[in-house]
Amino acid sequence: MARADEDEVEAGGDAVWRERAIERSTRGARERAAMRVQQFLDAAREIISEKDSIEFTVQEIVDRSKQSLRSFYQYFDGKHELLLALFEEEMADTVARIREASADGDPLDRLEQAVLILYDICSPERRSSIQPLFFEFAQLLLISHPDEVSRAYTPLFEYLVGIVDDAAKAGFLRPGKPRRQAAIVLQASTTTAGRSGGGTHPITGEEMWEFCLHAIVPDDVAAARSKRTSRSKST
Amino acid sequence: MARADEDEVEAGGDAVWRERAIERSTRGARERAAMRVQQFLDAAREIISEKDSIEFTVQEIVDRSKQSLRSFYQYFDGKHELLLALFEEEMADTVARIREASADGDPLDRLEQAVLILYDICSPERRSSIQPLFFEFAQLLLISHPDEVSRAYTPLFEYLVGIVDDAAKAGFLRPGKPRRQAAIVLQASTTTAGRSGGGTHPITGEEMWEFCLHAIVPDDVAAARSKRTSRSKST
DNA sequence: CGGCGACGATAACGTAGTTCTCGCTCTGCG
DNA sequence: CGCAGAGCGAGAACTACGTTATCGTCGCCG
Repeated sequence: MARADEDEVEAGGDAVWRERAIERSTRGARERAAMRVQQFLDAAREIISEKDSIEFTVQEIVDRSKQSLRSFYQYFDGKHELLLALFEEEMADTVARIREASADGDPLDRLEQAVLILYDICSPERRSSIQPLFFEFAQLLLISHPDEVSRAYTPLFEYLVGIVDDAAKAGFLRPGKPRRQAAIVLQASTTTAGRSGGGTHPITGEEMWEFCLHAIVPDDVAAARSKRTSRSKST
Repeated sequence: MARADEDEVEAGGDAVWRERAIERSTRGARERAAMRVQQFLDAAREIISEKDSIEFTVQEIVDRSKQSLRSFYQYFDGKHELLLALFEEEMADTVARIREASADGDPLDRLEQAVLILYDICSPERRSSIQPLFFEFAQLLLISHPDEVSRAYTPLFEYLVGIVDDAAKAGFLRPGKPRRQAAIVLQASTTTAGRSGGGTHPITGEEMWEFCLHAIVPDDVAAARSKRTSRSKST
């Protein structure tokens, strides 16, 4: 985390020690700065958790973090940057969580876990996760800052690509481009649910997974899988 | 459109003429009110078209419509109600458009047209339609006013259910509940695209359709369809 | 120890949504 | 035809929020 921009050295090697000197002289400040940024982020997370809403004000963040507006705008270009930072943190956590949950099993098992978790996180109703609405609010950011959000999705996307690649290598998939298939599964899994008309209850994660499964694997593979679920879930 | 609430008559039949009398006496005012509302809506649509953005102010609407703020808040509970009204109008247009485009062909052809149009409308990039961003902004409304938006989706949903029902009757679909399948196809088709990481270009409507197709129909049906596309598109 | 950069508190500004006030007009009705 | 009252137009005012600027202070480094 510290010393992240040392590689900006371009020409002379003498720039190295100069950078290092500057680095050492400003290390304390940088650490303090990082701590302050983190305090802002933590305060924001707390408030979002408490209100179960992202409709907070910058002022609330500032009050909670025992800092000042001045500092806030010194570290963030504005509210949207704070949100983006939160979203990236949350994305890292999410990827880690999915990694963990989808560690074992064949590629389709792993993909299933990923889809279930993702869809669950994006559902407005579910409260299984602690911060359920970062993805919900990602929809907002996606409109105002599409590029940044897309970039933030990259690690998750690449992880899914890895799984789908494995599935393709194992011959589970219909012929096609794995990256495209991963992209479309990701897209489908991260839709805020609860769309369709009145009486219908929202689509569940399991339904979404069934949908994606059949979309990307041939019938015989899917049939073999669903038959297997009757028995235990060994290796 | 006029005389929509006559059916509130409950007890005596004599309420009919009274209602009718009141109706006639207030018809003029009601027509004027309807016209004013429509002027607001038209102005909003114009401005949204021009700016290609839904970031307009109430004041702009008022100026354009040659009316006053006072009137605006007399007819709408706030900006969100205007947006909701616009969205419902747009939804009606969209359903009509999809109805037209998906009139002919077997149920899967019709569903394909519906998905392509829907996905196209929801894509931020496409400019094929005149008002491309009502669905984009529906995502926003979906978070702040989920119930109303869900209700607004109902006619579209029911139309899709009709198509999917036909497909089920024709034996094209995997066994399952048509309403659920329609709901999930709708949900997938109305996601704002452009999610996945950096270099990847967004999912196209055709890709989305292929995805949905395989998700709901068995392989042999899909194979028969894709073979058929080589030839012409007769009945 | 002196300067300097960072920080905290707070006021101020711009914008947007919403409400209020006032005066006029136009409709409905006797 | 004339009156009463509701509805409406114009615009100011109010509120909330994001953002920026000012100024005094404190701590660190030389």
